[in-house]
Amino acid sequence: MKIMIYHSSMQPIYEQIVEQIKIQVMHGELKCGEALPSVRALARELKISALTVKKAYDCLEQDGFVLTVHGKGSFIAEGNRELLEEEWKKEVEKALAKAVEQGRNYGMTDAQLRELFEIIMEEV
Amino acid sequence: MKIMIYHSSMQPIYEQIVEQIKIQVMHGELKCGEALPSVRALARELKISALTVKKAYDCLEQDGFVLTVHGKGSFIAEGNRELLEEEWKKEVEKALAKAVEQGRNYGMTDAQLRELFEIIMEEV
Amino acid sequence: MKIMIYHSSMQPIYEQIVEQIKIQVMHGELKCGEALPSVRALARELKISALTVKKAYDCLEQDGFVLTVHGKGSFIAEGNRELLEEEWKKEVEKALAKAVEQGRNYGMTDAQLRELFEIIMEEV
Amino acid sequence: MKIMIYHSSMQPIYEQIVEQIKIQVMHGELKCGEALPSVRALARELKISALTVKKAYDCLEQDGFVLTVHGKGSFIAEGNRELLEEEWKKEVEKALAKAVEQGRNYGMTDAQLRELFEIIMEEV
DNA sequence: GTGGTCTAGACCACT
DNA sequence: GTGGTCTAGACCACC
Repeated sequence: MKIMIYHSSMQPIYEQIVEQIKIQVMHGELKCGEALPSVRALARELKISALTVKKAYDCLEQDGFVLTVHGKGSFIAEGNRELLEEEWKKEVEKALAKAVEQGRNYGMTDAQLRELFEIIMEEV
Repeated sequence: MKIMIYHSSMQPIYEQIVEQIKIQVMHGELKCGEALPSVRALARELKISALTVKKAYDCLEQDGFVLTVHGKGSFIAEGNRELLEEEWKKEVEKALAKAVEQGRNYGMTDAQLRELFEIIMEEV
Repeated sequence: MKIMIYHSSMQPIYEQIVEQIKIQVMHGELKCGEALPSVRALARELKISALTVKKAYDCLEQDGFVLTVHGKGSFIAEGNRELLEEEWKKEVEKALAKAVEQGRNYGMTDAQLRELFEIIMEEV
Repeated sequence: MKIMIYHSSMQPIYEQIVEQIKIQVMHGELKCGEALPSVRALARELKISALTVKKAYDCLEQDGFVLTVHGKGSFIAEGNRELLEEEWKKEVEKALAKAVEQGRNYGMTDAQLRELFEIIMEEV
């Protein structure tokens, strides 16, 4: 499993881990039932504290994406892709709505917003 | 000057103040040279710590939107609307780009993104 | 606020704190909006690590019983008594059902179970 | 011998084994002197580690319900039914007492507790 | 002052 | 080996 940590980011390390694992589940790179690296192994690999990894796994379990079995390890939970899709769709919607609201606050016309959106669609 | 503080928001109070003052400058409700309330007066009005208001004014001054004259008070700086416009445009662009990137990560097609964008343009 | 910690208990310290605070909310000893002791203060008082107290407060916030405001402290959340009542009722029901099931497994008759229950009702 | 393991249960696997063997002794499905499956055989059957089965048998032996003879295997010990009955009775009593205490903590009246108990007696 | 995050160890129970 | 909990420090951002 590939996880990239940016220590300089303002985003907490444990959130970075949570997010990247969620993305990998969405993309099918991590499949249901598959084992995650052990807390200690991932901590060693990323050169961070085991507690930080554990906090990430706890978040994932709390959200129902991961199932942790004492003494055995942590595993991708069953059938969460629909849930994840819904969650993600709402986030995209929220992000777009926030951007549009900001643009309106700043005084942009609808035409300007649409133009900017199209430019971004091509660039990104 | 009207400032609304949401203590329950995740956004720091000082940022809420900075943002609302910037919006009021953009909308022309605050004009160049106009005096801002004193740090202590605004703190009393909003029932928050004077240090928090001071931090907000410091941010505004650092960005060049406000000019503080020792012993006299803080005033809206001259000719910042163009600067502000640029800054804001970049923020909207960044917000839109982030939303689009999230959508792509989640696997949305361009058509789906455009549809969602249009829905939001009409709703917001 | 009175919290009793039993280091010798098998129950984690943070759970002991969570439980006792929930009980005090139920009994009205802690009222909506009331401030909890700061993480560090309670840690000092109970002579445990601040992280342990924080974990307890995190659990309470996650369940919606407490609202934490950055830089200000943690407070009892509004209107959770009905939620708490429901939660608690289910727990009692579960505990009773488990006890009855155990008794049946062991071969006790309904009469024996009722007799035992009455004895306990008078003793406890 | 039939043992059902629930990996998703919060109860340790070795305790699940101990409990189910005790129940089968109580119900007379396992009789005094009868041989238990070998540690390795049961481990293979349940697809768990032999160490886990060993721990379960150790617990049973420590409590005096099972007698392990080196090189021959493990056997149900003689005359433990009375002991088992007593132990079980205490467990049921403890479980009931805990439930009643929880109910009292939550503020339930004796009448409410009795009503709930009767409902559960009929349902379970 | 407050909470939010992180570290580098430790001990325990379960597999 | 695994995860679950705990300690005693640290630095940061916010009030």
